[in-house]
Amino acid sequence: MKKQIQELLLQSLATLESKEIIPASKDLAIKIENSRGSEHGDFASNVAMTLAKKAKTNPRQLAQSIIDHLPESDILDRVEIAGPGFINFFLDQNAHQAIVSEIINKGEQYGDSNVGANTPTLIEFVSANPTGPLHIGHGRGAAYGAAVASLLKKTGFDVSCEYYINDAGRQMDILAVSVWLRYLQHIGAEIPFPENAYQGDYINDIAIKLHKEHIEKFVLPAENIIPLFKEEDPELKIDGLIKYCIDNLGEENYRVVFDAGLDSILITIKNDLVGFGVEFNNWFSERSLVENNTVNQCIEKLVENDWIYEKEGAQWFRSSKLGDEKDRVLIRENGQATYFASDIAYHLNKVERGFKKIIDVWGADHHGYIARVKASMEALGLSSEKLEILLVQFATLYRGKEKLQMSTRSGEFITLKELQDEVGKDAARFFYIMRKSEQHLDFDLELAKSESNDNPVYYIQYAHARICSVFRQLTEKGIKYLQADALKDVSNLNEPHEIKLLANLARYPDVIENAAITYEPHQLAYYLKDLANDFHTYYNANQFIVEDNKIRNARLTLIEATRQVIKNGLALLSVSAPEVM
RNA sequence: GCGCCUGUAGCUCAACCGGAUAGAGCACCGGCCUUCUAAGCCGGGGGUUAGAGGUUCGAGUCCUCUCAGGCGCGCCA
Repeated sequence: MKKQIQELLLQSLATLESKEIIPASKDLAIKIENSRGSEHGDFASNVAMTLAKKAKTNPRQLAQSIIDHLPESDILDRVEIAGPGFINFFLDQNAHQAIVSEIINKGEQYGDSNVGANTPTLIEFVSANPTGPLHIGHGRGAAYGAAVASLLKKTGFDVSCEYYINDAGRQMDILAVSVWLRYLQHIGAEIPFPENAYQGDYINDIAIKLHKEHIEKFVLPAENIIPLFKEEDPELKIDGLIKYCIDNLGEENYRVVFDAGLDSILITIKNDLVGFGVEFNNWFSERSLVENNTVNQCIEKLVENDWIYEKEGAQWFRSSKLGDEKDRVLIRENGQATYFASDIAYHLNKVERGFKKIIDVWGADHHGYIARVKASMEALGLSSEKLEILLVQFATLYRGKEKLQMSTRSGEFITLKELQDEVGKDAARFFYIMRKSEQHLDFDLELAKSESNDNPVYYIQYAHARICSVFRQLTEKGIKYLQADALKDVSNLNEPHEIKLLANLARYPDVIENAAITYEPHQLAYYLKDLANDFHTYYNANQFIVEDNKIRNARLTLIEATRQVIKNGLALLSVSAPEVM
C-alpha cells in the first residue's frame, strides 16, 4: 500500500520536474510514513518540506502543486495539506478492506518480500565456548540471532545460520585439565583443584563418564602432580598442569580426555538450543581451520603483503594501519597462534564460501574486537563492508527485585535450560527480543512466569486463542461460515475499530521489512502487542457472531485475518500460537 | 587516561535513515462480565527526553562539551 502511494507521488513529482516547477534530481528519497493519528490520514509525506528550498517556494504551496498533479487513483479517498506542509493521504474504504482477502489468500506467506534478492547471507551467532552449558547471557544472543535470521529469510535473503565452535586454544585446554583432575579425584587421588579451572558439576559428570568408558587409562601418579600446585601464579599453575598432562598422557590420550569434555558439552549445547527453538545449518570447528592449515596460509598471505612483523619473539599484525587502536599478536612467543589468527582465517573462509552478507552476533564485551577483524579483512583485500557485526548487550536476571549474579568459571550461573524449564520457551524467547539489542536487558523471572495481565506474551497469545474460540462457538451454534463467500462481504467493515484493525494489518509487511533490514526484531514484538490490543478492543466493543449474515461474515473474515497475522508474527519469533488458553 | 554503548513518566521500555500534541505496559485512582474466554476493555492523573550550547523550516533523534552508568583497552577467548 505504501509502495502504491509512493508511486503516485513519484509520478506527480516527475510531472512537476517536466514542467520545471521543481528542479530535476536523480535520486529523490521519498519518505512516506504511517501517520500516527487518524486525523493525519493513513500515510503522510514530507517531500514538500524537503523540496521547498530547491523549488524556491514555500512548502504548503509546493504541497498543493504536488497534490494537483497526483494521478487519479481509486485507492485514495482524499489528500490534504496539513501543518507546515505535510501531505496526508486518506485511503478509500475499499483499499482498507482489500487487505483481508490478501491476508487470507497469502496465509503464511503474508508479509514475505524479496528485498533480500536471494543474497547469500551467513549469520553466525551464539558461538559460546564449549566449556560449559549455555547460560542466560547466551540465551539473548540465541534468541536475537535466530529472530534476525528468520526475518531475513522472510524478506528474501538466502540465509545460513552458523555456530563457530571454539574448540582450539587455551580455554579448551583448561577444560581438558579440569576434566582430568576431576577424573583423578573421582578415582580417589588426593589432588587439589585449581580455583581458575572449571568448577561446575558438569565437569564431574564428564569425568565419571570418562572413567566408565576408559577405566584407569589416564591415571598418573599423584605424587608427580601435586608439586605442580606449588606454583603461586594461578595462570602459570594451570599452564604447568596442561603441559604435564599433554607430555605424560601423550598427545593421543590427551585428545581423548579433551574430546570427552568437548563432545559432551557440545551435545548439551545442541540439545539446549534445539529445545529453545534455535537450529543451525552448520557447526563450524575452529580446530579444522588450524588442522587443515587455513590459518597458516592466511598468515603467509599477510606476510607476503607486509602486514606482519616480528617483535619480542611474537608475530604482529599491523592492524593499527587499518583503523585499529594498536597492532595485534597473531603468533605468540611460544609459537601458538592466537584466537584472532583463527578468526582471520574464519572470516576469509566465510567470504570464500560465497557469502555476500556476513553477520556476526557478538556479546557487547567483544566490541573492542570489531576494528581488528575488519582490519584483517581489508588487509586480505576483502571488503569489510560485507561484514556486519551486531552487538548484544548483557542480560541481567532478576527474580522480582533480587538481582542474580553469575560467572561461568565459578560454576554459579543459571543455565538457559533452567530458564526455559522455569518460564517456558515462549516467554523466554519473547522477553529476550522485546528490548532493542543494544539496550541492557533486565530479565525478570517473576514477570516472565506470571500468567497474568502484566505478561506481554500471554497478551498476544490470548488474542490468538480468543479468535480460535470464536470459531469454536460458531461451530457449536451450528452457524455456517464459508470463507470464499464471506470475503465478498468485507465492504461491511466500517466501524472505527474495524478500520483501525484493517490499517494495522496492512502495516505488517512494512514492519517485517523494516525489522529485517535494521536487524531489530523488537519492532515485531511491539507491533504484535499493538495488533493484539486492537483486537482486544474490537472484541470488547463489537459482537462478532451477530444475526446479520453479511456483517457476521465480514467480521469473521477480519478476525480470521488477524489470527493469521498474529500467528505469522509469533512464528518468526518461535513463539507458539495456542488455540486454547 | 583512551575507545564503544546507554541515559525518555515512580518502575521497565517504544518513538519507523530529523517531522505534527513524545507513546505503551506495570504501579496508582475510577468504571465495564444475564452477550463470542475479565489472561480482556474504557476513562483519569503522571514529562524541562541527564544538563549546557550548536546545526535548520523543525531535534528525544545530528554535532560539541559536561555529568552519570555499563563494557572494553592480554602474547585469554
